[in-house]
Amino acid sequence: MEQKTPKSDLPTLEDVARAAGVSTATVSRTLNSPDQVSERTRQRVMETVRALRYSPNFGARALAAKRTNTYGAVIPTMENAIFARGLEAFQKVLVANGATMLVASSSYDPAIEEDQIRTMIARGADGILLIGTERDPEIYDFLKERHIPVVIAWTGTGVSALSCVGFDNQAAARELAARAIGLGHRRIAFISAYTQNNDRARDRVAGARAALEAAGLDPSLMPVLETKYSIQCGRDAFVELMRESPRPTLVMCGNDVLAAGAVRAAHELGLKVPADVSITGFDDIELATVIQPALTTVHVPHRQMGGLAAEVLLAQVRDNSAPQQVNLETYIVERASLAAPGFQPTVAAE
Amino acid sequence: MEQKTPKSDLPTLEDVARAAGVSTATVSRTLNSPDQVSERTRQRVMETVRALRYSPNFGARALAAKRTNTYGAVIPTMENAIFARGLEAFQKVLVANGATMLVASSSYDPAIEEDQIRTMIARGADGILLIGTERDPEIYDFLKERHIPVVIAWTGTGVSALSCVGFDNQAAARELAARAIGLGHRRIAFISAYTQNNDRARDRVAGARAALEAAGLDPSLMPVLETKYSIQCGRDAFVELMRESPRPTLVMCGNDVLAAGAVRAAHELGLKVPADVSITGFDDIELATVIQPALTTVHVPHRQMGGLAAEVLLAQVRDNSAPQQVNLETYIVERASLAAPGFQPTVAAE
DNA sequence: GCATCATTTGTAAGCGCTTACATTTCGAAT
DNA sequence: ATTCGAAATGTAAGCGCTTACAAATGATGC
Repeated sequence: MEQKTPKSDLPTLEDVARAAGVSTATVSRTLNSPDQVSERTRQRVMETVRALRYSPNFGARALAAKRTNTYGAVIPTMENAIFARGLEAFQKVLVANGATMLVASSSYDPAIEEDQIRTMIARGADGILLIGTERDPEIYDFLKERHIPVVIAWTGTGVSALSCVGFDNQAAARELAARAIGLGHRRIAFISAYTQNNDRARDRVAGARAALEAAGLDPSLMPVLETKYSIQCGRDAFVELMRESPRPTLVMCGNDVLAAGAVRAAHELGLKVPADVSITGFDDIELATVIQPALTTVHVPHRQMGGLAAEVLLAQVRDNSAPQQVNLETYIVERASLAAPGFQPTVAAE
Repeated sequence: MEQKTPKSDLPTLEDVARAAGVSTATVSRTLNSPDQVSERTRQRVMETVRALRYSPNFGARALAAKRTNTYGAVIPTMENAIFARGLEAFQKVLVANGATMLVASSSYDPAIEEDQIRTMIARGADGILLIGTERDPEIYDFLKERHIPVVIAWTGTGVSALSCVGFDNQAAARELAARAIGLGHRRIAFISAYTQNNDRARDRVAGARAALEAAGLDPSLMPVLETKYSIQCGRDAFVELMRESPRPTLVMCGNDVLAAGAVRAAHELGLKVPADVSITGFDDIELATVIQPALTTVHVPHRQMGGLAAEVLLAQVRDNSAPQQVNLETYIVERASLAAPGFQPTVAAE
């Protein structure tokens, strides 16, 4: 029953060699280090390769060369635009370098993540992209033991001895909060993604707290609601926060998706943004520009991060270069959702 | 310089065999078909496997077994929420079945896509997920020749002899257009994604035309603007359409992202939606619910589609089952962006 | 106790490629 | 011409696994 339809016999290196009248070694060299082969031979071999539609067998190559040219990416979810965007960039750089990407998403579950990291290694990934630093130290040992290059993205402060390409979540959030405080906000609330196993989320909350503290306010008074990553959840959280009295004048959100939910909830509650309540996001995804009012948020260079992560990883594998820690710049994008408390827009909000 | 840090020598099958005092064949069997091994031996072997932290070498396995348990997905882009969502589901089902997903995005470029399909095959993908039917017939021959199971998603009418899991883009668009016509719309314009190499986009436009025709209107009078997949592009296209005189009373968009851009453009032009102009989307992504007014659109079961695609593909590979054509249901989600022309909402639109 | 057959295990031949090493070829210098 | 070294090519030994086949073991019925 099985194997009824074997993957019909593809041409092998040997077939090519025979057809071109050379040895398999020469064909292999033509493909892998063309400069070691004479011009004439190379042309003849390449012609044969094309004629036979030859394409090397991945398994055999991996087995013999101990390299797979495959890189793994283990991300929390693909449904989040920011990871999708970063991944796309990561992949592009990989492909441009003749490598392939293996993807797995862990649904924010550490156990699944660990499993998938192991799977990637078993598949012979030459390097791995991980999001955030927070995970069982045992995993890092495992990776180190096997000399697998790793790059950690979305977070600036890396695990020592590992590459990372990220940004300072905390500083960015602090700056945004500081600006809001400068505008006069005192009662600030925060809607965050779950902070467990998520250093990015935690750092953003910590940034807001730090700004409060720096302004002489008590950070422990800031209500923080943790919830899942979805518009609906942002909405629910906002509704809950608005039940407090006195109401916060600013609701900071850990990401733009939650902020979009918050804005929507504000509409539903009949609150004007930013006149009645200000709302801020984080990430600066397209969504931030399309809602009313457009979101004041922190711009994060997701694409750049993904691309750079690939480059750092490739450099480590190919040139055996040392791990690098790259910190990218973020900046605040001022749009319409943050204003001084009680602010009346000059043009009807509508 | 190279290979300075070889991936330290992992234990091999042979190491396990030696440590457990059995032959490599027995270890292999213990791992792959445990029921062929006696209870006692199995336990001893498994223990050794754990003790040595053995994990089989993927390349060797692929080479010997001619199966990789790897499935490729070649999609136009990961940055599109609908594909991301489908992919995530596809992956989940794969992982649940012990398989791994290889991803590549083609940026809607047929040449790149072809390249990536070949790469997937070279990597030994056991099966492949493709989006839409439109591509060089040669690719299909190539795939057939190699007996690689393929599943085509996002499109209902498959290439004969290939599995597909999709829906009827044309019928869905027709239904939506018919409803709008029923509401009194006569001057309808369409903003579409580029239709070249994109049967989904083309079918959606065709659906609108079919509805027009069915209502006794001339479909060739419907202005159709093609553009890229982005909010900004939707916006620009809408602005351009509004220059026409008389203006259309309804702008149908090929997807929600374009529609979001259109809604935004309407705001900027001072047009009320749907009072001055109605706008519809397609896909029903979260974005559709968060903009003002919320989008009337076609709901597409993306997640279900991805999961089903994986199942169909797995069935073909594992049980050698015949290709299946699955057509999923879509339905219209009525929200606020479509109303009769000139409609005055009872509650102030604001 | 022995033949018979099913179950379990071992033997060993590849799978298709890379690469160290050996050999041949070729051009330049003598 | 002859010599020599570099460049080009060939030879063949694995890489770590699966699996057809052979051999051994154990259970069963007579």
